[in-house]
Amino acid sequence: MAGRTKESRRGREGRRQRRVARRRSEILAAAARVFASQGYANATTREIADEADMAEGTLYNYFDGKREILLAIANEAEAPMEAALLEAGRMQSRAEMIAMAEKALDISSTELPFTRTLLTEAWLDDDILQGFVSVRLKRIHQRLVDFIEERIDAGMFRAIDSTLAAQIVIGMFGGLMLPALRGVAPSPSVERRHALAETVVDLLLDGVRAQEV
Amino acid sequence: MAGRTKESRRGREGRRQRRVARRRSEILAAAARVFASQGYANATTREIADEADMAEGTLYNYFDGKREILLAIANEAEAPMEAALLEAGRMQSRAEMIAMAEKALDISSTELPFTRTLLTEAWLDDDILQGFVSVRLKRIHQRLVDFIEERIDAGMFRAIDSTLAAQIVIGMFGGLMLPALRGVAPSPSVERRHALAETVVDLLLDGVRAQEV
Amino acid sequence: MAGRTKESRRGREGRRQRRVARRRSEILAAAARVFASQGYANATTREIADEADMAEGTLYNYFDGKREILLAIANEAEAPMEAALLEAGRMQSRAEMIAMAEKALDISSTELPFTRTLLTEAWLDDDILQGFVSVRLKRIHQRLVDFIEERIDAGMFRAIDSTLAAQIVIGMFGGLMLPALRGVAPSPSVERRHALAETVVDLLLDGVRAQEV
Amino acid sequence: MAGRTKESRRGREGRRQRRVARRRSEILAAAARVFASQGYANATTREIADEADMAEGTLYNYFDGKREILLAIANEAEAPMEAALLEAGRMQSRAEMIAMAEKALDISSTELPFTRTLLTEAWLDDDILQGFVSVRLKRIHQRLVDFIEERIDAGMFRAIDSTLAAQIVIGMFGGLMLPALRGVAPSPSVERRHALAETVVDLLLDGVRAQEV
DNA sequence: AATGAATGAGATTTCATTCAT
DNA sequence: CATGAATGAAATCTCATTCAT
Repeated sequence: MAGRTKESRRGREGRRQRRVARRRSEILAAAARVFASQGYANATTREIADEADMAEGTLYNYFDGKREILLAIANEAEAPMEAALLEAGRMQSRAEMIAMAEKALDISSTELPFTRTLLTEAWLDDDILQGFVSVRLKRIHQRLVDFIEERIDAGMFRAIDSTLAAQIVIGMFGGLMLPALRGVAPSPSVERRHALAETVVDLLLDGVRAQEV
Repeated sequence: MAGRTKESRRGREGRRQRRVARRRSEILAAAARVFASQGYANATTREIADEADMAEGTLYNYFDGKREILLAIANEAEAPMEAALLEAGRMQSRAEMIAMAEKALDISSTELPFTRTLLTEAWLDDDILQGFVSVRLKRIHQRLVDFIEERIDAGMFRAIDSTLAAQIVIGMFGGLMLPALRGVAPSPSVERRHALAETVVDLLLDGVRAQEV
Repeated sequence: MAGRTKESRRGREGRRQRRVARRRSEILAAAARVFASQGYANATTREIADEADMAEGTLYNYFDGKREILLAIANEAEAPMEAALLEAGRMQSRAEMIAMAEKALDISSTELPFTRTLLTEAWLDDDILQGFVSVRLKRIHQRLVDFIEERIDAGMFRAIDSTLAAQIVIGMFGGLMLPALRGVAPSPSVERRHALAETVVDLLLDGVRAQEV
Repeated sequence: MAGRTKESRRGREGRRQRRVARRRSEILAAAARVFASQGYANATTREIADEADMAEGTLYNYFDGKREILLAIANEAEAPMEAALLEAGRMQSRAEMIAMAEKALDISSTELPFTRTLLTEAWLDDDILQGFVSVRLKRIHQRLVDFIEERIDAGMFRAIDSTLAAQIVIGMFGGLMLPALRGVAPSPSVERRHALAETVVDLLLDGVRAQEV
């Protein structure tokens, strides 16, 4: 009997937690869309609530305020480029690098508002910058530096400034994703992504110069 | 008599116009600094007026409002990359390309707030501003495409997707300027700029791969 | 059958009424503590519910709202001074008066939040004032007036303005209880209360002036 | 010339300061009236602004917020009882004490809302209490203690507990002023004040007990 | 009968803009 | 022209109350 009561309590509590988690996610997704389209400062809690289809007050049952919603987005968002690089390991072939580049270029359309919001706000807001760019981007940058230096040591890459090169590589990817992140172009299709990845890897490996035979 | 009056009028009028122009510039510079440090939406007219060392009301004698100040900044700002490319002509040698890259990387510290403001605000969907940036960036992009295609045709460059390549090149430069634009690093010195330019041009021309002899 | 049903109904009904009464008391006590510490306007129903260890909604099964809880407190609260005076009868000796004063100064720590809440809100809220002060204090005042006039008639007291004197006497007691009511001092101990009572009665009877022998 | 300019500047600046001071006073007076009638917590900035006959925003040109208005009131308000006691000196005769009591009982009708507001809020708000009661009332209390002890030493007063006595005296005055402070009775007229002062002083000096001849 | 999430009216505060001086 | 006080619309956030479970 006691056991049954306990179980049902656990069951109810678990359901409650799941409902709360779901609600928080709904709010974050709605907020990310609103922030993405007009920026954090221009967005109103009213708009967020409307987008999430609930009353303004309800937001405050799940978050302490507008700012905390933004910070929660910063923690929630995934960095596909980072994930891609983490498994980068010691791939060698052009094909392997292309596969990795493809992954790095993949931002699902649900994640896009989150990423866009973060990029926008990290630009101005030092808290976001610290939690997002200064941590995440630095990790990506460092991984790229390691990647490049290993290959320089192995005689595969020329002896270039690895720090600068890593920065430039990040920029190359940024340049490709910009239109999608900006919201002016749709997320590239799988095929398109493959083409982009091929181009960026080839450019990176051999540059634009016609190879002298 | 009439002549003198006319002349003095013209003289007075010219002085007045110059004073007005000077005042507008002061306001724009002050506003750009404020916008650059906290974004357009967070900036207050009070802060702009303080930064420009005048009363709030005075702003309205020169601009129709906060918004118009932002738009004026958009018109005033120069795009060094664009300027650099305009004279890009048909340079051929690595040295010439490096010189051009150096110019593209040059943003004077006075211009920096303007550029930073524009990048920040253009990122958000803003009909008017988007016009400026997309027009400008598109012009740069197009010029890069032409530049690349010319060289492909001339057999100097490999046959690559010129549109994508141009996008990537813009990204490369962006990656290098980002820290300065973000405000976390000082504008690079002349020497540093030369080093950056060399690296980016070499990478662009020959890639990272060790050249097989 | 019918009888049994009736009886069991009455029994059940009685249990129910007692449970309801108990619940209402719990709520009132909790609310009085909360009101006493931060005032009616600053207190939230959430806090009251927490203090009473129940959900917010439950409050509304027993009271029509926050306001009604306050009004119920006003009716529930006892006035020790009033009680003391009611039995004041026609005591004569100094010892008897001291005993009465002691009773008047006695506010149990459970009653204290109620009294404190009432004093706070009656000060501002005319409804509370009417139900509490204007009725209860007036009763106390009147009783004091009677008490004094009887003794004036009996030649025991000097011929003073009985109305004013009563008002002053109430003030004297108020002055003594203020620190405890304010919450800055603990309720006085039995011994302390006796000392206070002696002082106030002596002062009241003979004043501060050294008695000329 | 320079002098004239300087003077006119000083003149203008002085005028400005006076205007600001006047405006602040207007706001404080309006706020004190509103707070006095319904308490700080129930008062809205809208009501204060209406009472002061200005827009809500204007309040914020002179005070940082609602709370700061309350604190400013606490600093502005005068304590007539304190002032009276300060010059209490070593008065001896009954007549002198009555004169002092009269002063202590004098609260002009402009000051009344301030005092009432303070008493209300000091009861709940520890900041106000510190600035007002704990400082001001303690000063008054201490002065009364000194006053009483001097006279006990001089053999004029009986040997009573001076601390308690002082507390009781404050209560006596409080009891007399309560109706006016509560707002249920008008401020007493000069004549009435004299009668009150006589009664309280006589009671204090000789008590209620008929003097044995 | 108990719960507590949802609600939305209303409070405080900010700030671009106006306008009398 | 310059000034800066006044304005009030709009934004964020609170909380008493309701109601589905």
